[in-house]
Amino acid sequence: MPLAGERDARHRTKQEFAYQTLRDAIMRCELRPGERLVIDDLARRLQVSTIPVREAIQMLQSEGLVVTVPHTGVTVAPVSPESVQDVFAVLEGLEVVASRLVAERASPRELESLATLVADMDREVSAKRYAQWAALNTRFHLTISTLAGLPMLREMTERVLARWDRVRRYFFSGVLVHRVKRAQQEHRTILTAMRDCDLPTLETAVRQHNRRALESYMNFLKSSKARPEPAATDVDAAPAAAAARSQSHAPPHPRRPAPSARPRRRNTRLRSAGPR
Amino acid sequence: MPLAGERDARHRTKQEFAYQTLRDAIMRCELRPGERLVIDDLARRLQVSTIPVREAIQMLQSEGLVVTVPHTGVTVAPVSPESVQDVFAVLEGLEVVASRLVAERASPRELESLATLVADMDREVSAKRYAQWAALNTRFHLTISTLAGLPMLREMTERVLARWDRVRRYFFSGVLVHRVKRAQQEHRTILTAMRDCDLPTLETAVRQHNRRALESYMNFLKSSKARPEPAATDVDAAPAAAAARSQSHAPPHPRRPAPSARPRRRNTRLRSAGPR
DNA sequence: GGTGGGGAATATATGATATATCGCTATGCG
DNA sequence: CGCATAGCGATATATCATATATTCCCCACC
Repeated sequence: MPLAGERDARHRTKQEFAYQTLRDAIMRCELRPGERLVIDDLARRLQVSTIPVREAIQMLQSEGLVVTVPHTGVTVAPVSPESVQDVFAVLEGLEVVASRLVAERASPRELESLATLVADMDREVSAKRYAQWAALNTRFHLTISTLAGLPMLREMTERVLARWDRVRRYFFSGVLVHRVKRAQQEHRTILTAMRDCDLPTLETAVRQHNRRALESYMNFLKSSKARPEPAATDVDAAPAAAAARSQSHAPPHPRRPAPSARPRRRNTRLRSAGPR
Repeated sequence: MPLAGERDARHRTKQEFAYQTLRDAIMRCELRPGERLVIDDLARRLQVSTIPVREAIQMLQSEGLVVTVPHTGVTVAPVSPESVQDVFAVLEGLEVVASRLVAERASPRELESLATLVADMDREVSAKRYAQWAALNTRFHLTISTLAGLPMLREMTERVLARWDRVRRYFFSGVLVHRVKRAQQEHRTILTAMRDCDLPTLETAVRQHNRRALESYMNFLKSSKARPEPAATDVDAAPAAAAARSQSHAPPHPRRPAPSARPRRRNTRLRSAGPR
């Protein structure tokens, strides 16, 4: 299977194409965390040579989306429950700074664009299109970091948000519906404080927004309703997660594939644990 | 010139070797901001083929140390005065969060390692070895982010600190001596607040530390004593910057080299078009 | 005679392919 | 139970083909 991904005009080079396609697949958890990636396979599936693939892999690696072990192989980076805390810690730090900068130097016009986003999100909530809400939510936070006017700040925020997107899809295959309305309120509080340039309130609001999100998601995780789910459609992840609970429980992927169909000796190990 | 960089045991692969060497050279501003990098050249100078170099370039790109324009070329990322603000904004955000986490969960033993670093820095200050002080300073801040226990937080901090290192060397070819003592005091304040787990004080201290640094460096920049200097030795950048102000004013690097002084063919024949 | 646009030449990035080497891992044998 | 070894795929090299942006020349035009 060609790993979906037509080469459209967006991709000026095959390397970009490979990068985008792989990144998308990883984000969507279509390539599941822990899964082993074989460069030659990917090259075949993407219909390009290995060079663009290798370059793409390097980029993904320094974004932390894949892990490579020299001479051994590449695997999709795992997603751990702790990464939820990690994400929100970083995000809190960056956003406290970014939002302050926005309050101080954004034009009314720019603040308006944020307000528009919040309004759009409201619409999606009413329509129960939670996946779209999540996309706009990401854009909202991204916009704040952009308006702050500092390229590195924005870039780092972008990266964290991307990781969050992946974690969110993996553990929650969508979004916590009961969290959405509260989040919208918090967005409005943030917006108001920005307009008023009320920095103390703004800081508190941003912090709370992040902490409450963290809290919600962690609680959900602990309640163990979380489901490490394969490729979730997300596009309409809302309806109470009816999706077939696929049995596919890929065991923690080995670094090397079993030496293929060679006269397999029977119980072999690599079962790290198997002590019976 | 082989671009210095022996392949020692640290480099498990040539790709790692290329990456480390190039990164070092860029950090040291030996490869100057804006400078054009030609893959084939680099491969020759590093004594490897183009593939490891290309992979290294991809990694450097996603770290923002080089800029590539498709089909055109790679240049060392420029360093702007604004990036000073950028760095300290991000750092402030990350460190406020990190230091709080450290205060909350670090063991006395771990706090001790921070205290040791501060003491070591004191020694370097007395000895006027400011370059060493700067190295330890980076380590101090890195350690805080490590002790926070969140991998992504640490990784992002590492990246910002790396950028700062480069900016610092480029604009200030070392460190602002008059800032160092104050910085040490601030370090101690931070440390004390951590020990006492006095979060409000800690937050203020971390913020101030970053803002005062920003202020100092920005003032220095404005006073225009700053000197975009080629490869600074740094190893002993302290003594009042006697270093010869090299004339090397590389003009803003072109994307493509002029097609060189080629023996222009005069008899135009072979111009297919020569319709005449 | 100066000026601006079109087009060729060039250097280089990008991509493909074949081949060689190297390390890791699992296996087989003692 | 440990050591040698085979096989796989990652890593690396070399060579080639293609694509593209840049630059400069030339010439028509003003």
